[in-house]
Amino acid sequence: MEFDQHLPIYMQIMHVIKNRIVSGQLRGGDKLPSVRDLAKEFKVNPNTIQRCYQELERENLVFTQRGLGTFVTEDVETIKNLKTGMAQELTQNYLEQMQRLGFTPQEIIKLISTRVNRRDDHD
Amino acid sequence: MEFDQHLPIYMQIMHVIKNRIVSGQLRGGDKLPSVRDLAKEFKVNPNTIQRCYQELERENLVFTQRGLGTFVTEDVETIKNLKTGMAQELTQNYLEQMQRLGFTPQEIIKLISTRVNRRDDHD
Amino acid sequence: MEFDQHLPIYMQIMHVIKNRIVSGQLRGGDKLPSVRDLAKEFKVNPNTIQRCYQELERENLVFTQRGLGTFVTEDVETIKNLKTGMAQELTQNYLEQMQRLGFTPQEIIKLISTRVNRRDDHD
Amino acid sequence: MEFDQHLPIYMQIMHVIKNRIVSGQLRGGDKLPSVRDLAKEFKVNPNTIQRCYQELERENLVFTQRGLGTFVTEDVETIKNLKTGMAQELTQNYLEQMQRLGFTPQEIIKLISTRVNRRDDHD
DNA sequence: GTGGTCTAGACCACA
DNA sequence: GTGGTCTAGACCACA
Repeated sequence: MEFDQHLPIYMQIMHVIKNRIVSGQLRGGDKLPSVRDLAKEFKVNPNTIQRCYQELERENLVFTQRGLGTFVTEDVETIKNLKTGMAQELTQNYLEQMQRLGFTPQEIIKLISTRVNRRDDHD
Repeated sequence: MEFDQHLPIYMQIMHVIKNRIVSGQLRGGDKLPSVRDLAKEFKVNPNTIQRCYQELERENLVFTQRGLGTFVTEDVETIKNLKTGMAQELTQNYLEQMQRLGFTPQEIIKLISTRVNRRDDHD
Repeated sequence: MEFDQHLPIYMQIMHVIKNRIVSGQLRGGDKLPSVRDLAKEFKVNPNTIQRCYQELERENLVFTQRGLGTFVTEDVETIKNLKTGMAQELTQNYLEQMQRLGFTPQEIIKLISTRVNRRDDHD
Repeated sequence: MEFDQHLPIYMQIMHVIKNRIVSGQLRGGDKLPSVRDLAKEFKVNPNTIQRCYQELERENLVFTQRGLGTFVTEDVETIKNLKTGMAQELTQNYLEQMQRLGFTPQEIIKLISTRVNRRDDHD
């Protein structure tokens, strides 16, 4: 068992940015905040943001233009893949944990249906 | 933004034990490992386990008998409530994260149905 | 027979603080001494005071604000309940011990009436 | 503040015996248990009982006859004084604690009357 | 051996 | 400075 498993900060920030991209807060072609600005927003060393942008670029989610900044990819397909990938990871984790609690697939789908419908009604 | 999600160790261990209870690995009346043994298993100070067991007792999930040990509650209702409570928390978190990714309730339920069914086929 | 009545220190200190609250030395909203200060006052380890404050919080007699301190509840009803609860415990113990000495209820009430009246005269 | 105020064991045992005398479990002239027997009953060193009997004799509550044992005084007056003395000590402590909680003499007598009467009804 | 309490002292987040 | 958690290690009562 490990109890200090928390992800490196740069990965946590990558995750936040991916969320913003997938949810449409950041759209294809949008400029990301400057390394310094984002470092301030997250109260984090600029190097950490730098690393974060590097990794995002490696995943083709952003690209940088010397002297201009870092931008969200305009490749719709990449973003779409990101979205489905993240959704599947979330869903897989969720299902695994529910089954570990002893819920059968049928029970899970029933439970989630009622909750989703309830949200439909109220929100 | 918060980058130190670090739940206290004693709570993480509480969570592990709750999982064991809910999943049936630990059944009503079963003896939990001794404070010292579990401390070794988790490579943690006995006081931390002590705190963990105390909190579990406060939640009526276990009871202790001086000089004998700590035991899982025999109250089926309490365990049942724990199970539904944990399931609802997992489900709520899952739904929130999915909606933050931009999935509508309909999309979520569709995605989860297909995955659950796939599991049905393969497992 | 039990000759080690030794109530845990943290409970004894809880009792002291409850007395201060009930008697009005500490009023709703008042800040309690810091964990470290009270530890010095009682010549006791800060952890012991920590435990004490935690239990008091669990009984809703105090609340803590991270980084600011621990404060007496402002809920008048809670304090009132505490007061009557403590009074009843004291009274019950007193009556039990008197009856163990062989005093009948009538004798007890007579004895206490005369003493209380004497106090009335002199104080 | 002192937190390990517990009375010496021999005094605690004196108190128990005084209770037995005052309540009539032990009557004037009755033989007390032998030092050894009482030591067993209280799981205590015989020396402790010896000390206890000595002090009780100093207070004229018991007398010893070489080779026969220790006996409760036959002086009715002494026992009566013991009884009233113990009752007054209990009562005084009770009243002090109640007043420290902020109860007025009138409130105390009212509270105790209702409790005593309730006992009258039910016991 | 079992849990319960306590000390001494560290490090943390929050303000 | 404030409370919160944790370690290392001690001693206790109960069985």
